[in-house]
Amino acid sequence: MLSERRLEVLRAIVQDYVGTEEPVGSKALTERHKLGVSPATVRNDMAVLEDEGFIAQPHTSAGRIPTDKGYRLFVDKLAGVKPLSSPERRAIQNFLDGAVDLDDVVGRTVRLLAQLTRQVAVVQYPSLTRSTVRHVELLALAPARLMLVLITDTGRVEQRMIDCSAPFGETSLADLRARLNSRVVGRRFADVPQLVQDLPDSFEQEDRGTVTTVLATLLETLVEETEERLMIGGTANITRFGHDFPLTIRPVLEALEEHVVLLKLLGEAKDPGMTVRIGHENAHEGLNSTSVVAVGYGSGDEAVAKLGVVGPTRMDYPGTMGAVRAVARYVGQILAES
Amino acid sequence: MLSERRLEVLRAIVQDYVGTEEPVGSKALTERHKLGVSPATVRNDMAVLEDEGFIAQPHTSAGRIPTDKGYRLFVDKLAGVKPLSSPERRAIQNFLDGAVDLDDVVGRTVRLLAQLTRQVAVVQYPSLTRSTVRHVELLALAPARLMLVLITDTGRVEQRMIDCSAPFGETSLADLRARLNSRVVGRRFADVPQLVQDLPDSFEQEDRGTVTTVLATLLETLVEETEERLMIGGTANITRFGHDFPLTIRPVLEALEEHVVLLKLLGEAKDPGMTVRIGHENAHEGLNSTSVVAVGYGSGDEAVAKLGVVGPTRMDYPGTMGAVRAVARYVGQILAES
DNA sequence: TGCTGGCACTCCTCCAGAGCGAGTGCCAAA
DNA sequence: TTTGGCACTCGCTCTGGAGGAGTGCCAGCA
Repeated sequence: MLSERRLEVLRAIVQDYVGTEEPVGSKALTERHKLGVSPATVRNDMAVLEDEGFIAQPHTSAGRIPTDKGYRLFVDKLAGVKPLSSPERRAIQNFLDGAVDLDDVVGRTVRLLAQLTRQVAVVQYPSLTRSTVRHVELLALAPARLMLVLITDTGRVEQRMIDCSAPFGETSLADLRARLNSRVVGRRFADVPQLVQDLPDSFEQEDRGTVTTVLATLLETLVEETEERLMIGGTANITRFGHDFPLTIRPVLEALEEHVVLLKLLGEAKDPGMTVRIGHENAHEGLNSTSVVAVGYGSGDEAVAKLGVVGPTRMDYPGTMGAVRAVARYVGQILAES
Repeated sequence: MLSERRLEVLRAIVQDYVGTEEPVGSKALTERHKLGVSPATVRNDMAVLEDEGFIAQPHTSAGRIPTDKGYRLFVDKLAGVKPLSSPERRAIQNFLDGAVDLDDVVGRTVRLLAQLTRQVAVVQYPSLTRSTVRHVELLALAPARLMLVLITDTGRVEQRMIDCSAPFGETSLADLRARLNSRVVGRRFADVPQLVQDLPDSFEQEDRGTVTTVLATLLETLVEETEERLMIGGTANITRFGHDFPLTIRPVLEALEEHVVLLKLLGEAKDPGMTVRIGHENAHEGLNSTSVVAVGYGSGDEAVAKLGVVGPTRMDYPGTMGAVRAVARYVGQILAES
């Protein structure tokens, strides 16, 4: 086990390296931090930390930089979550309060996160599966053409065109609309399938086909659109990620374009706490030199979606975690209000 | 006026530079192109071209590279639009045909453009102002809370919450819904304001306030949401833009994040032909070292939106223009079908 | 008048070597 | 266990020289 002081040395190395972006040496450390020991002692400690794999030298006779393992220890044991200043909190609230609809909320959130952390922000739209139905609307655009509109409690709206084999009367339509709503409004998406299962049976023979089609489309919307949407912002911040350019940022940009990858990334975040994935802990290869900080957010006690940031492994973890957590909370509040 | 041969020299310089990314000298030119004259003659021509500002030397004793003015001449006079190969055309059609809804069409288009041109693609969603109303729906979510849903002929759906001061009866709601639709369905958005102007007058005194609120929200949606949406793809391709990295790409990424800037950029594209803005011709400073190729697309004879790509000034103009034009055409077809 | 070959000149790029200095590892002493 | 001392390593930077690509100019020729 590492002694108290050695942990302190590791913390100092991480902090300095995050600040300066340059390998940090023993002398500089003793000057900038009150460790109470001489450079020589620090050197010994560093040798141990290096043996254990927490820090590394880019080359002989250079300072040390933290390894992924070093950051991991730092995040787990040495660093807290830095709360935001109250002006920052107020700014967040003001900024988010101005949102007019769901798109706007997500858009503002992503910009806010990017600005606060100076990194790339990723915000997932509130998930369909975990939310509840606020309303289902059926419109006849033409005699045999319907539009299905689904409104969720989080303000999300999905629509689908439905071509029917046979014309569907206005009365039947109103009937179906009413029955559908009475069954599913306020219910969770996951429960909808079994709630509407027997609905076709209660209709006239001639309408049964159309009703079945409508229900099939509804269920399809629930399933297919569980393939979530997300929004990205602050991509310009990747220029801050490192100096060895083309090679580093290329794969990151590519990963950011693949929303599937990002969703998986966020998906790994466990609900209650915050998830931090450092460097090679990220499954996706292109993100091996980045860290991801993600957390769930929701209108109630349960998370309906995730948000987070992607940044260089040498990021300010306490600050980033603080910002991510704070933003998640406020977004949750906003969603609960609307 | 420049002689035929000098134009030919310029064309050769542009082509070689676009291919190699390196300043091209007189000797290399005569070797790679059948100009029928000696390097010395080419040197003289180059001196003239440089005097006129079409090419420049990065430093003495280096080859020449085209200036923005040189590219401009190349695009205007020397290069055509390179049509796509028929396998490419088929691939486009197949890829776009698989789209299920508007989001999907735009998403596929942007990916397609990025892949074909290996540059950053920008696609604007079909504009509200130029399209027509397919349907307006009003739902009562609560006694004094309505939802307005607007469906366009291009498949776009906009929704807005409306809080009413007084409860609004189901009968009045159905009435308003019916009257609204009978007036605006099939009409252009621009015409809606005057079409609904006198609508409140035909309602009972007690409902008049709510009707006015609803109409105001509707008009607001038309105006505010004319602030268009767009989608971007292929950002990873900016790594191809140049070698002097952080400085070049930073402002480009920033510009790409500001959708307002991009919309303005696309907005400058005139309807019928293609617009090419080269380097400093772009109003936005961050895009001074990029070129933008944009064109309108639409379901009918008129353009409902624009799409285009952003790339380095040293891009393959004929090829890019060909791809942009072809994609715009196919997207137009797809929209017309749905 | 326009094209061509020749030639001197410029100036970037690459490479090797030297000096510098930050930082280390080890050791002997406190 | 900590500390000061000291030799050593090795990347960074600067310098100078060789090489070479490319130019501009000039005189000759069609």
